[in-house]
Amino acid sequence: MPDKIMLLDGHSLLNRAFYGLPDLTNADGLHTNAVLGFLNIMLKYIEEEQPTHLLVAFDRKEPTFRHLRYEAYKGTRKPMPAELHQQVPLTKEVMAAMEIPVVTRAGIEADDILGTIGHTAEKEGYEVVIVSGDRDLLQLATDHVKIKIPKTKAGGTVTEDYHAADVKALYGVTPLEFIDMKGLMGDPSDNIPGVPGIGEKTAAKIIGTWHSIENAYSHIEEIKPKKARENLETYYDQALLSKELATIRLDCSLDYDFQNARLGLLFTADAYSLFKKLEFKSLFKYFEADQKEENSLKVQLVKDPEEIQELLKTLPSAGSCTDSCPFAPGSVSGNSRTGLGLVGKSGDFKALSLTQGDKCRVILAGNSFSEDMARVMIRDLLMAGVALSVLDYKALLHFTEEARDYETLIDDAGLMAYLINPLKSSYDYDDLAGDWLNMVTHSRKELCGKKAFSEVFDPEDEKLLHAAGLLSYVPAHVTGILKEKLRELNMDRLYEEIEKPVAPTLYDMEKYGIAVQKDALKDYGDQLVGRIQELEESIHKKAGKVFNINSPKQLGVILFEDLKMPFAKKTKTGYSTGAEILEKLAPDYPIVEEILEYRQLSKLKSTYADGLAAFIREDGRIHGKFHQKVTATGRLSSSDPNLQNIPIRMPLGRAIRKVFVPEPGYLFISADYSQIELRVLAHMADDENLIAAYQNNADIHTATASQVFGVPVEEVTPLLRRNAKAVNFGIVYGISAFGLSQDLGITRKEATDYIKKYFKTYPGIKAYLDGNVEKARKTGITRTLYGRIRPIPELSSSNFMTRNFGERAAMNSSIQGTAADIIKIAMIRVSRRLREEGLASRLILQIHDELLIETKEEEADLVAGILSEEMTGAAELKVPLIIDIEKGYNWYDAK
DNA sequence: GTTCTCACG
DNA sequence: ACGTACGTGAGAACT
Repeated sequence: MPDKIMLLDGHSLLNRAFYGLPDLTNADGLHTNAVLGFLNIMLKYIEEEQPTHLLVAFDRKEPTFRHLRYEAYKGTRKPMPAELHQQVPLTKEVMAAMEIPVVTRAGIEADDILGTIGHTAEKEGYEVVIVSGDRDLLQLATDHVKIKIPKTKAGGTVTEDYHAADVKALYGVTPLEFIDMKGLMGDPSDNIPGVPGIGEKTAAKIIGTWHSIENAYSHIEEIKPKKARENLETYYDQALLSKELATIRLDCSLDYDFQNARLGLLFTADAYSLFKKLEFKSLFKYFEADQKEENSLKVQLVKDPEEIQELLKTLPSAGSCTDSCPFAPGSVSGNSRTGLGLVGKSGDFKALSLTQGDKCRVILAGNSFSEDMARVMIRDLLMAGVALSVLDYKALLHFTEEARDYETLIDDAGLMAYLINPLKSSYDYDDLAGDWLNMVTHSRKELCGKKAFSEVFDPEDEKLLHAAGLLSYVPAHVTGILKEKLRELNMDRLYEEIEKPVAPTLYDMEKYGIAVQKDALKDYGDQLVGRIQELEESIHKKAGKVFNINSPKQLGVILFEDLKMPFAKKTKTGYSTGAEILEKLAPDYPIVEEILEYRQLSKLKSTYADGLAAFIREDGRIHGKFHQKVTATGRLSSSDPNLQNIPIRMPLGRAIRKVFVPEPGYLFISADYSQIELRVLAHMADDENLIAAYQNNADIHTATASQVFGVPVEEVTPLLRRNAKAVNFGIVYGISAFGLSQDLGITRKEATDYIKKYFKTYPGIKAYLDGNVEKARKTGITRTLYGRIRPIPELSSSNFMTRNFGERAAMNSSIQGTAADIIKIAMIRVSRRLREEGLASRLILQIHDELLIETKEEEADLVAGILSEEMTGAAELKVPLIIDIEKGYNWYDAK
């Protein structure tokens, strides 16, 4: 096997990676997406090609000699966005750490470096692989020089490999002739003028026939298209110059010996610490285990009966603790806390993880340590006043409900980390370890894949034992740091008074669940099936063929090709067939009407009828989950199933709410805030006009219409009111003329006019929204009334679209977030009242601005009063908070 | 695993 | 000229 050298085109690959990956940043705000993408491509190709040598070539900034020879050099090349520009030196740093040579030469283009080294290596008998996103490099292909071009295609990267023969096959010219082709075609992106009027097709034909520009010129009379002939004649000199510009040099004097580029270890200690800084977690797997700090953590496995007994004796237990006890509340401070973690859930308990100071133990479940013993142990610790830190308080409550009585002793590190940065996708032990302890660990995902930790847990497996230890070690050590950070950010009260106390309320909601009439749900589904089949038949008949209506791809072809409907296009993969487009077509095409109905029904069937049925438990109830660490704004989210998106807008969908029922002897009370977001906005913006409207208890959309459109309240037509309502929504979303025009089906100009009038009517709103964006631009974050932050990194983007999005998010976040804070306060207050007054009623759902309570019939009036008091009293704003209350024996009626 | 579509506030 | 409303989760199709 000959040696094989792989040459990377640095800028070209970075560019590819930058536009192929979403904008990633590390904790310091460093943009890293291009570097990561570059590394992924590089590693993939190392794996694929198994080169013995590897190096990267970069351009220098200065224009290079090839371009200087073209006088009209004007630099039409777009400047690199700042986010990408930053990543060039970073990439070089990474290359240095991985001991991969970076070759740059003043005045020499990367192409020429690649060409020269490739050519030299080939002469010395190497196999050569050149990797670039740029097709210009194809001229370098030979039988021993392969060009690899990565393309981002529908998610993954697809690679095109070219030897000389492949170039010939694709373009009909040899790699060298490819240069002449380019001399004719030109390349605007590379400032190569070419010959006007000659494009790829003509160039390929001319060079395919005469093989070079010079030879073609000597046969100038024979050149076919008249225009090409004339232009070649006129621009012959420019063609030759273009050819020269397009020619990659094979003979630069580089003074570089590529023997030095022998592939080494790559995953060095330096690379490791750099990746850690850049948060390239997906690359950690390439490093040897002994480079990860987690191995310096000693996890003690406690499994023998005697050991367990002994440990239990040494732990502080209820009543045993005196002032001198090392775990007394007073002595727990700073970073040293007791961490607690669980492997497995109630009913499937595998081990308990306990960290005190640096001592980390994993106590294995078994005969001498049962689930109940674990519960007793936790209770004893709490009763002894030991402050416990966990990753997820709600999960702890699912294991021992008793822990709710010791809320002041418990800290939830996950919640704290979420408040500090709500944009992360996960707050697991590995995330916190990396973000706050500077540790790299094997992630839960890496170890378990999609399975639960308890399923794969094996105490004999060192990695798994470590992970179990980290479940308590991480919260124990991160809590002090996070507490301090929360104080710094002024969010300690938000944590103590809102975020942490809401967790037990969510636990209750998950525990109680909501009863669903299984049979009625089944009937509902069956009723849908009948109609769905009718529609399916009719649609297939009208289309003239049988196809899958649920496939946007097939549907698009049927509608826009077979049936030739207008308004086609959109999306990269095919035609857009969203409801928006279909509704435009519906009046003219009965089949579209049916497709829309079919879509609606099959959604109801699959997601709701069948989907919900799958979640009904033995107790006849659905116990959905509520997540507290998901949204960017501070809202809750719901899953398994999502109980926050049960249909209500359309009558048929709404009917499904009839199957949600209270248990016998109970009824539902629902209470929803009236326009809480607009009221929050009125308060925060301190806009006189809007505040006055609310204080007068006006119909806000009518009042807005009257003021914006300048008509008396009595003369506000339903249409005007509808328009005003849309504007009000738009304001909350971070208004844009385009969005509003889409929503109302009006022109952008009209929408702009509405917005202008709106801001004239409510100048305080305009000032507030602008100020919000301005502040966010300066600080990088937005804040709610209660101090909750949301970082908006998009605001510093150089991309117009991205930055625009950031501006809208900045306008929306403090409004949506403040509303979310208020509802959380209301939830805490309502559930506290229910508990304190010893009522059997319970809060079972939250749908962003609505609370659903399952109340005992005889408590109904009392509970309605509590809801009213606590929800309207949750915040003291400059405008009243109003709620609407409904009662019913199913969710449909209680709304 | 990603894309499209659609359910909710 | 760009190509969009803000915030979520789920199912089906397709890669």
